[in-house]
Amino acid sequence: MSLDPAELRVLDAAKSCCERWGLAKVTIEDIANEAGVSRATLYRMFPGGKDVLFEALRVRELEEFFTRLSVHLDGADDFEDLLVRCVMHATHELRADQHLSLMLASEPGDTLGQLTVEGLPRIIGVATVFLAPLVDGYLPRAEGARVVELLSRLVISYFLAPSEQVDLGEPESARAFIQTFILPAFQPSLIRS
Amino acid sequence: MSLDPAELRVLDAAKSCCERWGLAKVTIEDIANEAGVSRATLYRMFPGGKDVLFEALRVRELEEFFTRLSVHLDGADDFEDLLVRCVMHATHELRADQHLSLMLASEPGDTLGQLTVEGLPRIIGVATVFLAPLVDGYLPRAEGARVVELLSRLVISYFLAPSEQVDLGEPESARAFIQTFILPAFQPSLIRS
DNA sequence: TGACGGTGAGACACGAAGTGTCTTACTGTC
DNA sequence: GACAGTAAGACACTTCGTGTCTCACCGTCA
Repeated sequence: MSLDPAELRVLDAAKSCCERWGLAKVTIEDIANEAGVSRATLYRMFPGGKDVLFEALRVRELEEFFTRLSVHLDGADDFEDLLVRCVMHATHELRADQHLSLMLASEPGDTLGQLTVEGLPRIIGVATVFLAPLVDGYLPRAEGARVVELLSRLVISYFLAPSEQVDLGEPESARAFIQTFILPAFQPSLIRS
Repeated sequence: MSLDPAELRVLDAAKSCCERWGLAKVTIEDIANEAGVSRATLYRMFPGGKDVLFEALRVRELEEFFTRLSVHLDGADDFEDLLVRCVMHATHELRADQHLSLMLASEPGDTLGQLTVEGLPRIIGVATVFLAPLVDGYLPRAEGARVVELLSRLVISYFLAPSEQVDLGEPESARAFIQTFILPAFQPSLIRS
């Protein structure tokens, strides 16, 4: 994708400026200064300005998120184990994400929007791209996409509003949840591998 | 002075907005919203807008600073002890001031200006007003003002750039410093009380 | 050496946002 | 029922951010 070190600097600058001042208060110039590039260069890299820049930042963050997540999914024993690991480590990642918690604290409206409304389709899209290869061994493509979408929505929901009943960060709780609510729906069509 | 609870709310709002976004990014409207007053009211309270408002905030912070400091100066045994307590507790106050450390971190330029250039005369002024009554017992008024000014400058300097030689937050070090550099200058005219 | 791609710096017009003032209507108090 | 203080919003004015463009500069490669 984008290997240009200057672009990475700009994205890093956008991230840290965003943490310091919030999306609403940041200007293109702030980011350009922080990144040590001129405004002209920034517009050359991200034609469209702030919107495009922050879109790119969200995509990068999302891809990093799933890259980190993938590490924990490698040795999965079976379909159930794969799903349990998915929700568990995704939950851990979310809870450990400092940038996310800063954004949720300082600008809850926009951040929630990105997690639950405008941004959700992209989250599900990226999740599907990253997780499809892993689920493919167990389920037909369309079914896999369905379960990835469902789990994405659930992980986000339980992260934002923790439940008394379920803690998707806990192995036993996550396993029980998957066994009860997810697996039954797909049982008949399961493929062993 | 100003006992109006709404004014206090506005000053508190200015302080917290300032910590969140920095002086440069805050707007009058942000502060009015945070304080729960209308913009019109805010201009009525502080005619002149942002400048006047933040001036008032600095004055309040400064007076609170010296009010807290005064608590530690009551039982001073003698002139030396008074000066030692002054520099020591002032240093402690400065080091413990979260607002100050936030401001120094997020907007070092403006904050340093307030501590060392534009704001210094006021700091010295308020320090003199607060400390003069305590020093009066030992020194003539003019001499007292001189020593208060000198110590103000020194405490700020050692706070901003700690020394290897001297730690004005430590009782022994502060005492040695006062004995070596301050008392000799005033010894001849000392008045016991 | 000269062409070339990429960059910083700055000018520019435009639009958005903040400012400071004012008027109006509302609310609670005496 | 007069009064003081306030919220809300209109208003003109100014500042600031934006997006685009031009130009000068610099290192690279031919």
